[in-house]
Amino acid sequence: MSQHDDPTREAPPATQQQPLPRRATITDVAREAGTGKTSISRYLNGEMSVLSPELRARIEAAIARLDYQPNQMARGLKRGRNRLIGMLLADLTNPYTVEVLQGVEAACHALGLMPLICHAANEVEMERRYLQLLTTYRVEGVIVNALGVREETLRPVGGGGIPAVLVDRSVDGLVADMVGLDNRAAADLGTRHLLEQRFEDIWFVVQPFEQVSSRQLRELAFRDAMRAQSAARGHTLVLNLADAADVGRGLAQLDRAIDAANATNAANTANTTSAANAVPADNPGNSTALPRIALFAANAPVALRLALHLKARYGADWQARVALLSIDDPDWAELAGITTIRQPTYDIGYRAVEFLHERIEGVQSIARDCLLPGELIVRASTLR
Amino acid sequence: MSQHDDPTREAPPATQQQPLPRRATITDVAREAGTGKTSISRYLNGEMSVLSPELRARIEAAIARLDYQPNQMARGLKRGRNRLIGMLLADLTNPYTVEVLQGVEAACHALGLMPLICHAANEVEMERRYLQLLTTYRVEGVIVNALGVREETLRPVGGGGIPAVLVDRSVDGLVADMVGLDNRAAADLGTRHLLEQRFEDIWFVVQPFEQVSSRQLRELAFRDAMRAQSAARGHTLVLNLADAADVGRGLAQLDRAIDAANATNAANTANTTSAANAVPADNPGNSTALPRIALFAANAPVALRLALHLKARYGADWQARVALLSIDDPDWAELAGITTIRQPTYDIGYRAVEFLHERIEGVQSIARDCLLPGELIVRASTLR
DNA sequence: CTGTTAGCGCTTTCAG
DNA sequence: CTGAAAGCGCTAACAG
Repeated sequence: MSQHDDPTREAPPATQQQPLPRRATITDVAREAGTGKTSISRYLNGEMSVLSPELRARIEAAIARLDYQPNQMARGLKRGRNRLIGMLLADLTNPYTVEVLQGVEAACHALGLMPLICHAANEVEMERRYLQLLTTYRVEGVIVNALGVREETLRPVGGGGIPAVLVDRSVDGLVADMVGLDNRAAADLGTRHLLEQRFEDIWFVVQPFEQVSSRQLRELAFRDAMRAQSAARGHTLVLNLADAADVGRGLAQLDRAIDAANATNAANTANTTSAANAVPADNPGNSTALPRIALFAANAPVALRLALHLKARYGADWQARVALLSIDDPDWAELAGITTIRQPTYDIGYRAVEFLHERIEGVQSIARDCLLPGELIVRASTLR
Repeated sequence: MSQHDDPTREAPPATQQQPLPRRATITDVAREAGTGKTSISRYLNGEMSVLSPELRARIEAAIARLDYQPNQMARGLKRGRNRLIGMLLADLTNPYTVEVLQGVEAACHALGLMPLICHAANEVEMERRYLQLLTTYRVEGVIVNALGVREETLRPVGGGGIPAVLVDRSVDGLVADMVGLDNRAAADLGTRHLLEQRFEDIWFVVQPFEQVSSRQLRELAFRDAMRAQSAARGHTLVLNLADAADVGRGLAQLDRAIDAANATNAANTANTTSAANAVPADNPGNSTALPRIALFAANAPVALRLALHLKARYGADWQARVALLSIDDPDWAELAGITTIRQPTYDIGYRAVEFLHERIEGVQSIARDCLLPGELIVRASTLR
């Protein structure tokens, strides 16, 4: 808990070459300008109307001469507000996260906030620790892309504690604003597209979703959309990307389904005996050997894992065997030619900050949800 | 410059439902424990040896009861050290950056530092502003993945100002520690590989590099490696990814080269008239129609741009026309099957923090360079 | 319009 | 071993 005492509390004064130009303080400026600290402070805070042009000029000069920059820490200490907000990220490795971050940064910039970015790297323990750290720095609010947090962890935040807004997913038992994708609509959109393309076997592949509301919603919407008709079969496969063995099992299951689908496919189309060497077919304007089985990845990390496996198993031409559709639109999607549902990531981030800002400014209202629509981007992969 | 005065300085006291549980201060704890602030402070700083077990217990209890957490801002103000370091990132969109960040975070965590992450998003102006902001928060040091900064911008940093360490690239005229890829070795490694594979035409494609030392070094090493032999022709193509027109011109030039190479290739191999419909060829154990021209991308963003274009122009089978090798190993490289030179990104980040930490602790030495080796990962793309 | 005076929450002499 | 007191750099009454 308590910090270890560090041996080098001060740099060895003997070796101290450069006089270490101690930053000028408000007192220095006051002296330099021949006035009191108050006036400097007023200048700093833009209370120009209350300063004589003459004094103001002197202050300006003194500040420039000393290259003075107010110490935010000190300001924050006094004011009780430091313009810092925390941004807790579950996984920066996910392009989604980075994109959201861009929106967050833009909004912070516009609102004069400074985001403290914390990356939990998929470790619940990290998440807890960072949250603690953030409160220690007295951030005025937090934006949380929660990992495995249950409500306890976030207790100090939200409700009674500091304002919080959730991104992408909600946390059980925690009441707070939330902004993210309209998951139901997005999953429905994707499923419908697949159905329209007449895929007969559709697998929704998703990471464990007990903890993650967005995944739950997507899976649920998928099942609902499938149930609404009878032309195709729907399945859900849970893939725990952090567990190699589990991934192995899941992929094997998928392989069997794919092989089966292609076997019947081949039978129907006649010829082409086993599952080997179907000519890739640039052949335009037909739909004979095209896959009747489609994979619907709940997000980009899943999609990537699937694509890598399929490529390894079926070679470069894997898309002749299976179609792939994914929520999230990572940069390689275009290259791989897979269909995606792009999230309005930038807006999500921007909106989250706006919500938080309002809360910080004292807005009291019930928790709000902001659900933004996804956009279907059809690529070759799912076209029959 | 000066902040606008915000209307809502305090939340309307009338609506203030919850008593807004003001965080406990050291004074509260002292009172609660029936002792002085000094002892609390001592406890906080781990000076246990100087506290009677009895008092210590009382303090522990009081802290727990009040859920007290020391205010880092206040500590920092007094001590002159706040354990904050700045991390200035040119482009989070580049997977390289995110990977480096992971190393940085790990190291910070290990050293009890808190990184303030700032994302310049490729805007020089942002970079300047963030640097300013960071000094305003009195960070103890900065790690800079510089964008377009020239020395002036970084003046307050490095040399006389706060400690800085550069990542990936150096900045003209700024003396500071630097850690990054061994660019010369990496580019040499890649070029040699291409030469060994008997490519006859090799294009090094790179973003404008006047400002960016790492790009310069890579390009230089490429040319050197090419000059050392005569079997193949080497070219450098500069692609300004931020300028669509420029990209268009560059890609067109590349297209011509590729078509030309494939024309002679076809001629030599006999048959296959124009540049159309060469059968993809899963055909094992031969090397007839394989490309004799290779593209060497200076980094992942360039590689992606190239791959996207090639796919658009030549279809899914573009790799039969051109080989692609890239410095950086983004996650889609495996999927696309392109050869890469992976940077030890995590180590780069980790090392950077270690360097910075030493400087913060007062280590005085000449600026150090830490060049880490890249690793060649050969994939189908460059195999003939 | 301007300066003086108290602190914000914490650390650190310096005396008990 | 323990505590009182003086500030870190800044803001905010409160008087001129």
